[in-house]
Amino acid sequence: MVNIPEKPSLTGIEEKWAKTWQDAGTYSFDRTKTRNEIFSIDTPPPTVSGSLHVGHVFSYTHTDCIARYKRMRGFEVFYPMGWDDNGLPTERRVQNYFGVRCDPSLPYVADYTPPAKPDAKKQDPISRKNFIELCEQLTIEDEVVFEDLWRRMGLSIDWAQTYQTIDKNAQRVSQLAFLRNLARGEAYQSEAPTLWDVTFRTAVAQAELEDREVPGAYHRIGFAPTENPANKVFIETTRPELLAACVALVAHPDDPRYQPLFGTNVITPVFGVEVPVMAHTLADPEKGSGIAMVCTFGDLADVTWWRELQLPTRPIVGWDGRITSETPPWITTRSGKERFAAIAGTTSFTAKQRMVEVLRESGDMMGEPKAITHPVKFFEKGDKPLEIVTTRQWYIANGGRDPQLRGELLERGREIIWHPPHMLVRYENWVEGLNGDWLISRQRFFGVPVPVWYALDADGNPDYEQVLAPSEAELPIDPSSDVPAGYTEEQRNQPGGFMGDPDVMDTWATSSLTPQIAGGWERDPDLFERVFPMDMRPQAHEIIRTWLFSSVVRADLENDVLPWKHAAISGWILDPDRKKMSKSKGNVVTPMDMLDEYSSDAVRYWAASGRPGTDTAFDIGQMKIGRRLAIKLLNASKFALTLSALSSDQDRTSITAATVSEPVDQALLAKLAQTVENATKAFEEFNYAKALDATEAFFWEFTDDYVELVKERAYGETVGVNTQSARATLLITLDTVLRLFAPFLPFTTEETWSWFNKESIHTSPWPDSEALRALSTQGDVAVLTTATEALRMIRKAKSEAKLSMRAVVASAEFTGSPAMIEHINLVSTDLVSAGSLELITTATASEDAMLTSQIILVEQ
RNA sequence: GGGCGAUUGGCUCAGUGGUAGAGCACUCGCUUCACACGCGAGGGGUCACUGGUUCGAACCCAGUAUCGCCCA
Repeated sequence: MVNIPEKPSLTGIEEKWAKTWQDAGTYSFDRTKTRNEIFSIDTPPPTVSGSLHVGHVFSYTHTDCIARYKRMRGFEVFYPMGWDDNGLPTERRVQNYFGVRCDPSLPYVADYTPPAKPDAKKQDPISRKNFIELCEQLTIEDEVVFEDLWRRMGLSIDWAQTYQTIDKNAQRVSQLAFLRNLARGEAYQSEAPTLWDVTFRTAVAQAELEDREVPGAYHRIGFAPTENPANKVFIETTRPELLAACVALVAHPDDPRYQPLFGTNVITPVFGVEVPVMAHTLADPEKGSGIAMVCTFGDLADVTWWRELQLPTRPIVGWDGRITSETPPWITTRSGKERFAAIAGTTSFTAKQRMVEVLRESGDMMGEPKAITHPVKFFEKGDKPLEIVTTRQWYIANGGRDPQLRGELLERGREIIWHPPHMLVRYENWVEGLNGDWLISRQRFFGVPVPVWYALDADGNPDYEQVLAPSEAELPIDPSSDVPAGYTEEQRNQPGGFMGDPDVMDTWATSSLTPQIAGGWERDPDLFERVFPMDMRPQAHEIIRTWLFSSVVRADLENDVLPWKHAAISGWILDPDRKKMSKSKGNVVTPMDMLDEYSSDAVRYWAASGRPGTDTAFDIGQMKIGRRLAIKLLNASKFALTLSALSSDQDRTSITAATVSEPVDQALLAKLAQTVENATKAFEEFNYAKALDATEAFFWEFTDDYVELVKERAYGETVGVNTQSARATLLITLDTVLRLFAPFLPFTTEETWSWFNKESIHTSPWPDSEALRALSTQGDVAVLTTATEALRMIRKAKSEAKLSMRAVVASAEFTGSPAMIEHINLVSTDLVSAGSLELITTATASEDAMLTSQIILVEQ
């Protein structure tokens, strides 16, 4: 039964269909299907504490288009949604939003109320438990906002399949995977120099680093050799405040200037500590004076020298980024002790200024500091340069120290099918450049706790060799409130008792397990077997080194497989100046406003026209085109359905090759079959943009040319076989085109589909090109091409004469190759109606002739 | 400094060896019975640059420049 509205419109269709889909369970996952009937997606959990951004709309639309295509291909699509609410962004948002800060030493306060007016300068200190409660409260609010957007955009997610990276299951999976790593020796603790953010007071992993060019200055400082004190050796350093942490001088082994000094000792100025002069190839003869001061620790080169030259550890910077307040034992001279007092307890910034004064006074600094700019390591979320401090941390093996594992992970990377393929190179570059294992412990509050305790000795000091791990059945645990087996709460932090590990794990240590979390690993084995390894991981390219790589590591270590077959990498949204869009630049557009203004399908159209992996400009123009396309689809559907319904005995099942009798109709269906093949091939390569382009090109030709050609025949003053042929072709074409567009324009296609179908278009099968070819008989696409060309000539003549397209043409003569003339003859009746021709004649020219025409309009 | 990608009409982009394309914008028309939220027609590009391969290059190769991203 056909039921067409009088005036089709996009207004209100999002609310209407979003509700229908939810009520009908259109996208709900049927877990009785087996692995090869299922297409599973490892959806990126958005950071809920971040703002909603057009970039979200962009990349999630890409995934949804593929999900919808796969669903129509008959796959049961496992398309869950996660929320990344774990970690530092949430902590910071909670601090600002409520005006609080976490102080783990405070006791829990029941019914705590945050300040009425949050004041960033006077944050209310609260316990860890209170803090985490506020985190949970705020993330739930954030998640509601995200879910509203996703529904409004028409993402075909099964909303029964959601998870949070901080929920109990995620904590359990994260801790369980850690304990398994621990049991296999892949997780270990190590006391080592660690990159340390002094603002957040936490260790930072290699993946979270970035280099920034900052101003600095070389200070030229003289060291007196013990054997020849008058002949000073000058080093140039940007960190004079670390002079007290100096453990050696180092120069390149081939540097003739310093070769005589290797193996001798020098005395540090001011502090009078004797240190060796050593040779190492990492010293750059071109840099400064060619000889460097090694401190524990100024930068990563210091760490290398310290390790490889087996130098002593003499740290002077504490976890708070300040110089230690007690005079270090290796400073033994009286003047050294006095001068250390000048910098004790100060920040490195102040210490640097004071050290420069001291060095000037003592005459150990030559000349003025020489200003330079140089790259310095920062935590990507931090504002102060990283320090390197020696701390005990947890690591997971990731190939950074094990060539065999590294080779294995590189091989895993090559097994992934990358879209686009060149993204593999980023993975390889990253893995090849790893210089250490994955540091996973963080000195933060809102995260998944490291699930271990340590035994305390008789003096109350932790014995880190005695790791007390919970059983798997106990998980998830929080070592700060749970008690290890064999102990009681009274023994916490007591001599002979235990202490909980105070740290949480890196957020990537949890998000690297999203396939396991969403897939029910060790929770729902039946589900896990049906969805894991997953088919597809959609994500952005800048987190290949973090999320993608760490996921490969976890699945490799735990499951000995790749976590997914395909990695679909999306690009960025750029603003019109071709810069990455960001909030600080003030060029962010609110997604919901966009959806309101242009409609969801229009915005999806814009998103889907951005090729996989390609950065795309934010372009309102594309949304306008998308809106126009959606409206055109409504009207074309109304037209095609109205006409086909005139043949009340005709429906899609009764149409056969015999019904489609006219050559131009057959040509259209042949072209449609080609379009289906092209769109299918593009989708199989995850190239939704190409699939959309193919469909759209066909659709506009269909409405602009084909429909105009056959309109009169389809209306059918006298209904004959040729009328039936046109009506059948319109119906078949509409039916097919709607399904081709369905992954991109889910609302509009569902709306028009509902006019003549009971079931949802989104659970209907993807078009079958073979069936279309059968209907088209031996349809020759060239017939349509020639007919279109002839129609354009007629239109052009009228347009140049500034006449209406309905104007009568006295005569039209077409000349062309024999094949073309044959085509014209086949469609001459349609051409006469479409062009209002009074007379049509043809003349045959040579084989390679182009089509030409002589069109005589009626004299006025 | 290394890697990857991009560079095609005013704008956003297709186009992997054979006559340069689409949409928007622009110009000129058209009350046409699906659609004025529309329809038709038109103007506009030495395909970043320099060399090379080829009968033939936007496309393949080498180099240069500019932009972006990732990494040092």
